[in-house]
Amino acid sequence: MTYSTKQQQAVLHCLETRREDTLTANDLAEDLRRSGSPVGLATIYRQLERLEKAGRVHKVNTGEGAVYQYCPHQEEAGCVLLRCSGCGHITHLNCDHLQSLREHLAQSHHFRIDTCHTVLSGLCGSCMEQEVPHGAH
Amino acid sequence: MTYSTKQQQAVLHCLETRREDTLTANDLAEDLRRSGSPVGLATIYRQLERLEKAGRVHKVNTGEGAVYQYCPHQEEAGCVLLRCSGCGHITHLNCDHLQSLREHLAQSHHFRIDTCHTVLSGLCGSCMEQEVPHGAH
DNA sequence: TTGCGTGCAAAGGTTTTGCATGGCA
DNA sequence: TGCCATGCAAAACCTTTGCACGCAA
Repeated sequence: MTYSTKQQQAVLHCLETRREDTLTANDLAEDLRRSGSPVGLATIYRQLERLEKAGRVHKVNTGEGAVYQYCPHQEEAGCVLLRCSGCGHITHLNCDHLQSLREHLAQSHHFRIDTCHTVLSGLCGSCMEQEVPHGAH
Repeated sequence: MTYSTKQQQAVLHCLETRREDTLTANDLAEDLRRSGSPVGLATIYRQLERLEKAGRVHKVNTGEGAVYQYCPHQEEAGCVLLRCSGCGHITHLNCDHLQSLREHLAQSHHFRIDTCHTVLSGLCGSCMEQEVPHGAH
């Protein structure tokens, strides 16, 4: 895949730069607008679809739309997201715990597994501290 | 939680009866309509939210909206979905492969994990057979 | 010139919300 | 009677699609 257009390069660059974050399509649109090279939302979605197919980004469905993240290693076993339901922050983890699960399931269910996404929802440390005491809910 | 209304009972009963399946809110609406006790979609969503909070059903986000499934065991370690991108069929697996992952992450990230959902996308056996040969895409 | 990527706007689908109604305590 | 769940319709939201335009080969 060659990135011939400015928009293609801009989207990929933004994902690369913020590789520690999980971004929504809207996040990308805002980032790009702020950086002076605005890209239409439709184009962003089209590029993300393309990049995902090429194995360059991960796409994970959360309750409020999908989040995307740069994926430097195509051979990654599985993508794990730690999502705090308090502050909404999402931490992406590179994790090989799922490799055995994948292999096991592929065999026992005669299934070709293309993507493997785990979303863990809960409360992060700081949100736990701020949580209202029991009984006050 | 008491299920005082007919609609509440109907939704839960439908989920219990089809506990092997993963159902969308629309699936539930159709089932209930067919069975002679139609329930409005808004009510179904409201009940599902309630049931999920009570730990009676699992909610998992796929690319095309959420799917729900009856959850008899609240202590379940993790919910694993095997989704065929060919025919759209979803298989739900009860799986304890993820218990160690949960414990590991909870500790290392100081995180209280409430739900754990894994979605594996790929191609099931029959769809693999029907797949067009390479190059014909 | 031709083809492909782009942007805008509209459509599509899912989920949520407002508000009047109705049933149960 | 009063409260809460319901249903309908509208809104909100994310994502996809149609179509005309523009850039690059």
